[in-house]
Amino acid sequence: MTTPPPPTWPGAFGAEPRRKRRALSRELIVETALKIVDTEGLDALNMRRVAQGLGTGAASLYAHVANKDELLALLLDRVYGDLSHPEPDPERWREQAKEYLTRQRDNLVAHGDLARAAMTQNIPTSPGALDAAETMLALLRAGGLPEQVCAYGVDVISLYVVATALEETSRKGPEGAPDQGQVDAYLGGIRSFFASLPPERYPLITGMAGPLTRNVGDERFEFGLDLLFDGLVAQAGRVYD
Amino acid sequence: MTTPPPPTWPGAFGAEPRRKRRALSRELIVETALKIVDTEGLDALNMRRVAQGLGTGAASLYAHVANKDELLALLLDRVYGDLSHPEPDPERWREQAKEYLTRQRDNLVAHGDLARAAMTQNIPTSPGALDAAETMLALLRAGGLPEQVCAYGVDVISLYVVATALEETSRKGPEGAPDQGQVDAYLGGIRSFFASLPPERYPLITGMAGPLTRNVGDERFEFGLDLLFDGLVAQAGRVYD
DNA sequence: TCTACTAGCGAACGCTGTTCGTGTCAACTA
DNA sequence: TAGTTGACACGAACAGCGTTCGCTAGTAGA
Repeated sequence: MTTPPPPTWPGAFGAEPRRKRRALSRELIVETALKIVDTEGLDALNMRRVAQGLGTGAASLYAHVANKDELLALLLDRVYGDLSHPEPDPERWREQAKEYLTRQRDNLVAHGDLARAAMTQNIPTSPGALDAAETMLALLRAGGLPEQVCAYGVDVISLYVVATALEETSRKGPEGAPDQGQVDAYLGGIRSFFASLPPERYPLITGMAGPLTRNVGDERFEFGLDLLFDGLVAQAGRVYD
Repeated sequence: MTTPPPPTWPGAFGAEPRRKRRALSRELIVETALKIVDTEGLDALNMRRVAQGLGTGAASLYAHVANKDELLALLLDRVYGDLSHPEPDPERWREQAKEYLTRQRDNLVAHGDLARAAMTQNIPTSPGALDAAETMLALLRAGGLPEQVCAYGVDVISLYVVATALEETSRKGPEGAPDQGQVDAYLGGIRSFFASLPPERYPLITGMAGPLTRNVGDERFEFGLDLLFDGLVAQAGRVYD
């Protein structure tokens, strides 16, 4: 039986600057790791590879980073931290939220399949992820939604964004931004697979192979966001003990 | 550059039964692996461990299973296959869908953190997952929703179910079903962490620590489902080229 | 009974995350 | 300026992983 450790964020919220001697530092490690994820994908990220990028050995990293999990958490926080946060305007909170979440997804997609790492850490405890959650809460509250709906809603929404980013990036090789031709080829493969299934068992999947694999710009992503916001507004009247 | 392989499902849809000699078979391997996941968690699942459970060596498994990824896919399909599928009734498609999805989630949760494996295979290609998708499509169509809304919607919904199951199971140790006390302890830890954050930077998170970590039965899960269905109905009028 | 084929399987390969013990340099003290 | 000290760097190794190789052995068909 493993009791989950209390969430902490080492060296944040009043951290002491570490004295450096030979240029190796936590920031440098994160930077190097991010470059590897961007160019070679998450699977290519291992401690030796990062160390090699810094001209040293893997063991040296452990002086600055507890383990690979912490490194991944730092990477995610670094990516989340790249976002600017809108000032909530009750008149147009929905557009603000859509714009913000779209940037959040683009930001994730821009860093290869890093979203896969975000998928496992379901509850945000890093500063960057907390900032994102705070921003979304502010936008939802600006929309006049009740507390509990905002609380539940922010969970569903951030889940959707990360999962969509993951879906987007897993449709291609691990290198850089998703190439439209590659995505089309992948989805085309899925489409013909769906269409080739036995129609007597899967009448709807075979019949709807086209709509199921439709990929027109951000339409799919925006559909999900509109769906979520409409749903949230519809749930606004719900009461909780 | 890695072109994704065309989706196949080895030995399904008209498969030939494999002749067995010493009792080792694909089904036995899947069964043993599932037992390990159930009792020791997904992280404890490795080829040597499965082989040991069958009184043999890891190499023997590769005669029946291409690799670990295929084994995971088989596990998931096995779990999805445990579900019975409702006959869509246009009068109560929503209740049917909620009931079906709840069973689907319970089914996943019952098998430890296997949901984590489901998270990465985003597009269903196994018979069991295809059955689930077909069922959901039928229910949504019974609700009178347009084709494209159903197509996009089934994606979002199955994503939500898997992610929720994952969230549920990752809140505890890897053994068996989630224990209420353990979940409460975990969420209590998160709650005090949220409450202990600097209020000037995170006024909403600190102020809403309670609602954010609320966990009353299936309320959270059902909230998400209601939200999704309300959103789908609201999107019903949308037109696509 | 003999032969051919195939599933079973021990051993090994290359990879991973992580730790240990030692080396080494920078900064403080006298 | 010379000596000391302690934190950092790092090569080497460990334990574990997925997977492959090539031999063994048992069964089905002639």
